[in-house]
Amino acid sequence: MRILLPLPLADAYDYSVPEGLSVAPGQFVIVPLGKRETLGVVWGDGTGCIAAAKLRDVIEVLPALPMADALRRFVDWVAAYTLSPPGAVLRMAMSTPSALEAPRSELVYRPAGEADSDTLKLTAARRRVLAALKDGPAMSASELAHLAGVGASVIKTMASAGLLEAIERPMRRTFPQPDGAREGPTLSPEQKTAAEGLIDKVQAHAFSATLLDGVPGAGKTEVYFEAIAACLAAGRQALVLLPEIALTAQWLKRFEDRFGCTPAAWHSGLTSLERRETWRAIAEGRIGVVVGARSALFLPFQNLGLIVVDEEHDTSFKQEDGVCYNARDMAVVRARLVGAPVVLASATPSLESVLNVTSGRYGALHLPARHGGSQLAAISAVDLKRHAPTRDRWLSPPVLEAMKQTLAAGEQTLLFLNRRGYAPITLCRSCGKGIECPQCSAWLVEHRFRRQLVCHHCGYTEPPALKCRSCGVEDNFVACGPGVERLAEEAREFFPEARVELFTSDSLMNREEATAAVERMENGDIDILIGTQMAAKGHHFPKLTLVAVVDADLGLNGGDLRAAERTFQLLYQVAGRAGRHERPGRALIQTHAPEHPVMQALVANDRDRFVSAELAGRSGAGMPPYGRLASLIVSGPDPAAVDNVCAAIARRAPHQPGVTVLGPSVAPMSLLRGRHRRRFLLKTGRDTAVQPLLHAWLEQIGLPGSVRLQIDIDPYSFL
DNA sequence: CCAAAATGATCC
DNA sequence: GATCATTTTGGG
Repeated sequence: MRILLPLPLADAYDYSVPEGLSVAPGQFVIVPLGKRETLGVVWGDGTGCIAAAKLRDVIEVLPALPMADALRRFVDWVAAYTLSPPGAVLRMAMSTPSALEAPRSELVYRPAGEADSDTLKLTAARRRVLAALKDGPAMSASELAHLAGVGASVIKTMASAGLLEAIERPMRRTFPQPDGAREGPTLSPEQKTAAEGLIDKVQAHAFSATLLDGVPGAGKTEVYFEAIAACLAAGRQALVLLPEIALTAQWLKRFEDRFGCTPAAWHSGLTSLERRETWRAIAEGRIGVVVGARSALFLPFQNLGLIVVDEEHDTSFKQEDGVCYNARDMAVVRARLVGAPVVLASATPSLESVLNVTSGRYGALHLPARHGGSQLAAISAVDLKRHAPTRDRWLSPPVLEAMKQTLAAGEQTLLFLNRRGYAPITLCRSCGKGIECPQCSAWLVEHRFRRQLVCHHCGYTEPPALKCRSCGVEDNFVACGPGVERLAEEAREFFPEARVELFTSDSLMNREEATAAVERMENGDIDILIGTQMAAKGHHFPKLTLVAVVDADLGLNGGDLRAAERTFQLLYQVAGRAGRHERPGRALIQTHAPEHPVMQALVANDRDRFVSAELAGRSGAGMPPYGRLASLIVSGPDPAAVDNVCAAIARRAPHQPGVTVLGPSVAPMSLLRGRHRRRFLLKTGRDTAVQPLLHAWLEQIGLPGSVRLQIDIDPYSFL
């Protein structure tokens, strides 16, 4: 039998099956590997490539439900597409090995049928116990004692007297079932039409991909909730993928309002017990709806009937390390393999999805209006060249004036700045040098509240410097540029009477603290909220009427292919936070380049024109979504060894029409976690199969142990 | 000269 | 990913 192990091996291994053991594809097994034993999955029949005498026996078949055929094909597909070892992909689908062990069991009690109740003394307490069990499921001693209001000893004596029968049952956490039949909110006519479109797809029980496109606040969530309700009604499971930071208490509350309970959540914050119980319940089909971050895509659904990818444009769906994959694209693949519809929802769809709609590969549903009649925020640009803030301040006079008015009206302001910490660079006044991370080519960022210097790329921290490392002069540092902490300082200085709070994705803030801050904001206990993109995603604040983007140009520099697209998506989303309910909102965007197409499109509220212009540019340059990219990153601690490998790769670079190889060049982050990095970029036409090309190219490249070659198909970040 | 530490090959 | 054999390094 061919067994795939969750290890980064080139392929699956053959094992023999001992007499008396029956093994079927998909089953989880334990096999020997060298000196140890490992978990694996039966992948198919043996290949016969290895001499029968060399094969070792499968040790044990685990009692867990086998991995579904569709999931195994998905693992193979992802491995082939991303050029990763299949075992490395399997590892993502086996993230919770403890869920495969036999579940612990408990004793539960039910009335013993043959007991002669006349001859036995039935006290009031005993009667209550029997009443509690009447027509209901068997219960554990503690449950039963609690429900009947008796002591645990009563249950014990009844069991030994033959009044109750004890049965052993695997311990299972029960998950509340979302109820799709509950009355939903009243939908607008547009929402209703879109919802019916999705319900049709769900009921068709076949693969389809649909882009659900609507302005912020148009009610996309309510629309796909109807699709989930239809999926539940059909007895199938639904998966909702959200960017990790968009899985907020507010989202869960909306779900609960619609379905009567919160869905099962899958994210990095679960305890191992929660992971194990959730994983099992999904595999056994006891969970109807799962909401999770990208890793939820590899969960063992028994009966998947719908996948929703909300905020489909969000870059956090792209995994950049290990197996590089885009969960949005792979969600489409998983849906296809399992024969289910997938819904991609966004107010600012990615250009990839827009093109897929134009070319007819995806269907599209549009939600034009803002639900509830409120208007989209009026967006205006503030030209920083004309309205410069004072020295070492970052808020321009027009923004300060707007904040003043908002405060006077008793409404709330969000200052958006995608920069954590106090200041992005700390310089020595004497020699002019900045403080750098020892393992990355990046500045250390001062976090004043934590009293630390932090590298945002590798997590390295050190105490605030006293002496300059270059010139040795003491205590002569100057913070350069704004971070959210510094902005908070400035806001407090201008508005000493206002209640100012920070909202960032810092480790300083855990989930509960973030939820509490959101509640204070909802209750109007905060006047000015200062935040990174964490504040912009997944929240709606009724009294928020002013959004000011402090540095709109931040994402535009750096020569990234998607810089304009991403900046547009982010700013559009941030601006959409203002004035969602009955109050009109406005958004002010501070920029040095008000003439930039991104700013023009935002001010004119003309998303479609921006998208067409951006698409035209990409088409002309043969870039995605019209062309394909693959990035190769060669990295290692020794720059000379890295350059050697690069030379070998360059020598074998493919030469064929329609294929361009750029590089090697020093990667934008030339040093990351102590590794020097070089990059190649492979650019091809839309219909070139990149994988065979890369395979043939890189097959014979020998890598010294310390040098790593990472392949990223469809790269997003160009770091 | 030895021993710890880094590197590389192999696992079916 | 883990293990074991082999090579490198560095300290005396």
